[in-house]
Amino acid sequence: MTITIYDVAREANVSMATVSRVVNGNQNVKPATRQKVLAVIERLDYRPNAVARGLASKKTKTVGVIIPDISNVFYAELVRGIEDIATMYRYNIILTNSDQQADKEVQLLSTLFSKQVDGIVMMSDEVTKDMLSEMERSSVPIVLAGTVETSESFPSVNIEYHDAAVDAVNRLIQNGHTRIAFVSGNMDSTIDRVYKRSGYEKALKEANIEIDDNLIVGVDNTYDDGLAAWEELGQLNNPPTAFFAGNDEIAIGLIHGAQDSGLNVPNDIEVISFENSKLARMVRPQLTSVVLPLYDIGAVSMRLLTKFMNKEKIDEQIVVLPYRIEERDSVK
Amino acid sequence: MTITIYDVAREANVSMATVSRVVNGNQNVKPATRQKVLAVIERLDYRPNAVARGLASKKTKTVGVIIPDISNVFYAELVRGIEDIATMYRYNIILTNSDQQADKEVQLLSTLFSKQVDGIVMMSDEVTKDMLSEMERSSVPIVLAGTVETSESFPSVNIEYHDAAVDAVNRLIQNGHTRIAFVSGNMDSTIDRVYKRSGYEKALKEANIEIDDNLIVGVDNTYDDGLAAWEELGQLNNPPTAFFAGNDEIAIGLIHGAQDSGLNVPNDIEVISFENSKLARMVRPQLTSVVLPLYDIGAVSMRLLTKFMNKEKIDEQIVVLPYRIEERDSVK
DNA sequence: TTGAAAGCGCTAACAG
DNA sequence: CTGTTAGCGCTTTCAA
Repeated sequence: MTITIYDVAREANVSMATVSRVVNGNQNVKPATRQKVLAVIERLDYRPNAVARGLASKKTKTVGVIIPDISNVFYAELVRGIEDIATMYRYNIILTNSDQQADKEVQLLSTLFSKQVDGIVMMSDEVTKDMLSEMERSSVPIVLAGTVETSESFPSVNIEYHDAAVDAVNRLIQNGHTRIAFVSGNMDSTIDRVYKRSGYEKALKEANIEIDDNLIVGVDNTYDDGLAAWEELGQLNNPPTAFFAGNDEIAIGLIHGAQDSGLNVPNDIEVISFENSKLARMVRPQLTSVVLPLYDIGAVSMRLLTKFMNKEKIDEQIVVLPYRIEERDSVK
Repeated sequence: MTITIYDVAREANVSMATVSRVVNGNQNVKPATRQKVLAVIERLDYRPNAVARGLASKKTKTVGVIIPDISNVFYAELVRGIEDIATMYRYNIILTNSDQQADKEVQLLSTLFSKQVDGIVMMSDEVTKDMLSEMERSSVPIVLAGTVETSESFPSVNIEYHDAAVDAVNRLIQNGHTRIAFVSGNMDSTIDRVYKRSGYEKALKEANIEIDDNLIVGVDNTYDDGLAAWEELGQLNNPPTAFFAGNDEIAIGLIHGAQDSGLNVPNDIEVISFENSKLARMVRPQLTSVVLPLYDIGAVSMRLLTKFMNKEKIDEQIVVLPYRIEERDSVK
């Protein structure tokens, strides 16, 4: 039924080893035989079976990707970066969604290992002990994309979240605000809970602004959470006049909450975000935001992974990409 | 180094067939031996090699997914639907982006076949002859998700795009508009070029409104294209007062274009969209839109694919899902 | 430059 | 209920 390397060998009067050589571009084949084999391959419409190849060579040319949720633009952008570089190096991608559940992440690692992926790119809010031990159970290279693991025992690609948060909040302080809220995403995220928050607090301290825990809200990462955070913070006796939002959806929720209350952004309220997805330009006012280069983080992670898979020399396994603030209209 | 089924068999004093049976949950194993084998598996930390299994069984438990671009919410939502059902049936997904290029789609089909996927879910703007012949080269089941192929020779999951377009345009007509523009996405898309357009024209004809080709614009699918379409149509001597947009990004571009010109939506201009992504609620005014159930289309497609892969009986291989219009604030 | 042969790790009859 | 034995389709020494 399915035609195999063996059929080609027979038809071309060569051994299967020779067919294998031409299929794999091995130079040790006489041009004439190569032509002959190629002709038969064409005629028989032969296609190598990648599974058999994977079993024999112990390389599958596929990498696993674990992210929280592909339907979120945030992660989708990252995956596109990964995929583009993967394609460039002739890898395919097995995509999996963890929904941020640690047990699911452990299980996904396990099934990816069993599928014999050559490497894994993973993004996770928090790398737990269980995950770490699962990750160490295999010698398959893993790179962490946009995720912080404090022991730094795995390669990773990130930006300086703390510094970026300091800059963002300073941008608000320099406009005279003293009541600045931090509407974080999920506080289960190491980046939000530790790095962005510490940046927020540092900026305030340096400006001698007292930290008010009422102004720190950890919700989830959606538009509705931004809306809800606005409701909550608006109730305060002394409500905030500026917001440092954990991501674009939250920022947009905050802005619409303010606008729906009849306030003007940026005249009455200022908002700075942390993401700069496509959404940032798709609102009025457009978002001023820290640029989190998700696509690049994905691309660089995948590139780094290829180096591990090819056993190339690695200069630095902890890579830190630059960030900047894109000035638009939600901050004066 | 890596531990195999053979190691387990030896340690447990059984044959590898028995180990295989317990690993695969075959009932024909005495409970006592099962326990014994399980214990050894645990002790040795054995994990089945899915590649070897795939070669032997000719089933890889992975399906291929071909979409235009994962970084577009539109497709990302679809993929999430596919992935959820795939996970439910213990399949993994190889995700590939075609960027709408026919040659790339052909090539992706080919590499997916060589990786021995058990099935494929594909979304494409237009199914070309080349693609069709590539699709027929293999007996691997393929289902088309949210894509129309006129000969209906492949299973597919869609909605009635034509009817939906009629309803959408009627919604505008019933508000008294006679200058209604159709800002389509890419006219390379069969759905846009044929179905939505014919729906648009039918609605106008039935209302005795003359079709003005100047009001039909086929751009691309992005926010910026919506903005650009506004510029173009605004130049007209007799500009449109209502818009039927091909998708949410275009609709939002149109709305912002109008607003930036000092117009009010929906009082001066009305806009109806065709998608209803998360974005629809994330603008002011919120979008009135035909609901294109992308997640469901993905989920149903994958479910249908499992039926083919399991050789279950298929009632109807052309499935048509219901649609509705979500009334919000961009239409009065 | 080419071929022979031994696996890769597992499933699936088949026999007992 | 369990074991034996062929493969699955390819890569990869090793010889020639």
